[in-house]
Amino acid sequence: MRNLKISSSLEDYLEAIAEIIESEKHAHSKEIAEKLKVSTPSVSHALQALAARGLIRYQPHAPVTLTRRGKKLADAIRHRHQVMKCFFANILKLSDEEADDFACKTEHILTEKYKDRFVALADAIENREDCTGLRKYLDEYLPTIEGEDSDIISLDLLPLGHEATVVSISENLPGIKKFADLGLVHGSILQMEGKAPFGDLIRIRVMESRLSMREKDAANIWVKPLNANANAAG
Amino acid sequence: MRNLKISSSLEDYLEAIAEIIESEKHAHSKEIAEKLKVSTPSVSHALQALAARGLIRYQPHAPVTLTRRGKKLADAIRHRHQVMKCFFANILKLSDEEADDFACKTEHILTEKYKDRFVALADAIENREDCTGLRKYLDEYLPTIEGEDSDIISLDLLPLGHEATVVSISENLPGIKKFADLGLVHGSILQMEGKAPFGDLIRIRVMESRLSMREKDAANIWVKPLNANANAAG
DNA sequence: AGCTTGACTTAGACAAGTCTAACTTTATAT
DNA sequence: ATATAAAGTTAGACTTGTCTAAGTCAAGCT
Ligand SMILES: [Mn+2]
Ligand SMILES: [Mn+2]
Ligand SMILES: [Mn+2]
Ligand SMILES: [Mn+2]
Repeated sequence: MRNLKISSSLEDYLEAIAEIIESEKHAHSKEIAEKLKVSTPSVSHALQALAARGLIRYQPHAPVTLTRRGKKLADAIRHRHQVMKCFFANILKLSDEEADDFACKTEHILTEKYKDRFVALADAIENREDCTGLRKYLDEYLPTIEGEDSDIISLDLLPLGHEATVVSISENLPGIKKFADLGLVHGSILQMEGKAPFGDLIRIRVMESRLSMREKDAANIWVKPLNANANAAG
Repeated sequence: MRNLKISSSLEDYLEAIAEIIESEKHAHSKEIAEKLKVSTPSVSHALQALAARGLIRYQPHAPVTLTRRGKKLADAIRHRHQVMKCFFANILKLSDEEADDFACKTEHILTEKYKDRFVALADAIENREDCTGLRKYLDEYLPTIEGEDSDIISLDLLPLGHEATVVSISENLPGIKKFADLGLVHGSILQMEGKAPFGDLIRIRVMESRLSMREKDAANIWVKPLNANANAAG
């Protein structure tokens, strides 16, 4: 007997295949790769895994088709996706794209039972007559909840070796003028060069200068890390 | 060095470490292993990864401690866990254990923004005065939803002559409005009346009306067969 | 001090999933 | 028919996360 449970990754491949077959009749590797934003060798690899589990019919260089089991599983996944997308869009008031993205993550951890409860909840909120007040409230209030730009951290949390842009400096920072003279101002790029393991001192590089400050003072400086690939010592 | 974003697995280790430190002061490998149900070598491996990312202080054979960054991240994860656990338990009426399990999965894909919206929704449902009816309904109805029937299929797979309830209709369905007018909506009962052997057309009966659609379009409609009579062989 | 024992780490295997580079197959255009 | 281009596969590297087996460390007990 074959395995009934497959990985999130394979679920996404299966889902993509089903959707492509539906809209274009033939599912080609390249399209799957584009849809999932992976390389074609990754697709070949996944197709072999799906074929080994009896979910698709796969012959090299021919478009894939879904077996009956594959179709059924793909439909279940797509249904979870669709149900959650509706919940996120209609109840939580996420944008269409956000709802879609988030649904495509939840679909892999959602069981039938939980899905059904989400459906029932959404259904009640949307259709019960005594919920007009709630609906109005959700409509008006939820869209105002915006996520913080959570990339921004205080300088003392910047990992060793990482670079970051200075987003803002609190005027509480002792010696702010002196630091500004050395180039530490809004918009400048700095790198965390050293952290004393016990001590309170950190060492950073800004432009051509290097400077040290107390770790707790560094909490007054907010930075946005640049894409994480700095050359790190250590 | 490393990315600021860590894997689900490392998030779980970090979460476990924070909880152990809180309840026992010292986080030992063996306890982490027991809590997460993994082997101690897996723990050693994970601890090295967390240390390399500056999230814990780790020296072989000594209990680990959280760095400031590690504590902050652990707290964020635990908060997401807690918030979702409350939602699943109090709103969706899952058991404590189910809510906990499911929360520990969702915590890894939930952003701050989405978390805040779940909180606002739960808050409104639990506390608004005009929601007593909804609360009563959820209290009585949701616990009756038990999972794992899972015989939901897309309409194109419904065998000839079989009846089914419409579970959901994707908005991708072309002509969705026209079909809705004819009675094809969530909850309606339909019967598969005909399938063209080659052609793409299927014919169904809904209420008193009969209608046809392309087979591939029918894949946008999910139905639950009424009399479990379908042949299961793949 | 030396022995015993449990905790912890290291070493090495493996599976999944991704990539790039290089190759093969199929389709298209002379 | 042959050359070229596109699509697809294979090979092999790398990362993450898990395991078992085999060691090392440290603490407590003779
Ligand atoms: Mn999806
Ligand atoms: Mn997905
Ligand atoms: Mn958790
Ligand atoms: Mn978790």
